[in-house]
Amino acid sequence: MPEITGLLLTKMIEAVPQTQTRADEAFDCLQTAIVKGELAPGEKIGELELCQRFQLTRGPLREALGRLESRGLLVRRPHAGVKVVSVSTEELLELYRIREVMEGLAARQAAERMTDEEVAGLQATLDSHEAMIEKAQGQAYYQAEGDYDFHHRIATGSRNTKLAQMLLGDLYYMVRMYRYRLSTSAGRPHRALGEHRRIVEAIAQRDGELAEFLMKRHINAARRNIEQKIEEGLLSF
Amino acid sequence: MPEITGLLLTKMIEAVPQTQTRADEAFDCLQTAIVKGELAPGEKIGELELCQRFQLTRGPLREALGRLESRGLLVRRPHAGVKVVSVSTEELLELYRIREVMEGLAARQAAERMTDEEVAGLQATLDSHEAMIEKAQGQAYYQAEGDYDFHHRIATGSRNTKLAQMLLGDLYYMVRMYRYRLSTSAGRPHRALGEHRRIVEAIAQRDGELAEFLMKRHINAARRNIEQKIEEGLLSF
DNA sequence: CCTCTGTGTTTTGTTGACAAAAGCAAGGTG
DNA sequence: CACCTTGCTTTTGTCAACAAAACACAGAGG
Repeated sequence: MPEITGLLLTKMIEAVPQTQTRADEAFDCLQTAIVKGELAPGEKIGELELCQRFQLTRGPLREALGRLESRGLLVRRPHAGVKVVSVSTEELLELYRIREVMEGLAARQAAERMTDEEVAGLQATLDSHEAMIEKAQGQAYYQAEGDYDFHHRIATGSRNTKLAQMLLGDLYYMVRMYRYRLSTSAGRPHRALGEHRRIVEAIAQRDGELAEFLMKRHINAARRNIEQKIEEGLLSF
Repeated sequence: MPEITGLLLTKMIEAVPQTQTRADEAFDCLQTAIVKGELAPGEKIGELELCQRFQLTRGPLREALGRLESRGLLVRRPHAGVKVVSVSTEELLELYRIREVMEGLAARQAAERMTDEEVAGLQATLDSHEAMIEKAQGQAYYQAEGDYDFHHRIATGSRNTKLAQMLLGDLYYMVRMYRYRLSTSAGRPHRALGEHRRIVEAIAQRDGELAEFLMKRHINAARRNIEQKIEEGLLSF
């Protein structure tokens, strides 16, 4: 069909949105900076400081700041500046309570709605995670990223737009803020992988109820793991 | 203590944030306009049009637009303008699935954490709702507002900051978008009130598990109510 | 010695103008 | 006759200057 070549080319060019807009850029930069801890929680940061740091002007920055604030990563008092939100340990645990019910729902809906290809992809993901854990013995980084990947796939697989949006856009970023200073405990990666496998099995069998139950228990275990580390005094907040 | 009079006055003056900032103002205006349906879903709206409509300039407007977009009430394509999000009936029902699990959690935590005063306030709220329903026979508006009030109190009573933020800041506004064109069916206000009463009873008895169960069933019933109306073809989307 | 007040400075909020990209329409071409 | 191209218009994205509010410091008074 040579007659649609022009149209296809136009679409292909459009399909590569290299740098969207300056505000989006700023938003991404700020978000990753906050998540990676480059901007310390509770730190009061000036606008001009951010401008020269990320090489942009105040207009787009301000728009990005608004978005971050509305997502709860920043708090802003009028005429007093913005500061990175500092989440207490209690609030972190509350985050996991929310994840428990929301990801439980996601797992159930994923079991009902994922395509067979998506389920296969999920299993492949787990295989690669297993290989990573074997290879990088103890390096929790891969596990954390892999865990994120797993939950990401299930959230999108739920076919619930708003649910995925809330999980991927709000909760995960806040949780990941702590992943960077919260090393997963020794034996947990293997245990987590086993839990992931059972969840995927339930999804593959289209057993939504079981998938929900297993997912809730999985996140519950992760929460208790953190709780335990807090009691051991291994955390510095 | 006359020596602290000045301080108290300052705090009291501060405690009345008359008009915060222009961007906040714009955000509120836009949000209520969207919720009330003054800006039709799917409608493409220009910035200058909004500026003269709400009497503000493009700077603050843009910031507000960014916030709205990040909350999912608007969609924005670079250089192509913004348009109000149009939620399909399927997505509305998905919203109720999310509410089911999240408000279930909220009810459970509220049962565990609300003060006795808050529980008393909740019961008083229900009494006033009952009076309203009796008086304004069939006027669903009061019921909708009352229902919102009820769920609002439980969300804040959960003492789960992020949970309350997500419910009050994200979900409720989207749900309320439809409340304005979705009249509750005839007998439902009374039934809903009864369900509310039982939830409050469970909370008063500090039975978190029961409160969660009842809340989930309550929202489930509301969802099925909508589902039924859709099947009856009473909705125009 | 502490507290309150007043001024100066910094930082935020806002505004208007400028530049760039997308949509639209008309004309040319296969 | 249909399609692509090209230029114009509108609208969005960006920038830099202006105004206002809050913080900090210093000085005076109790």
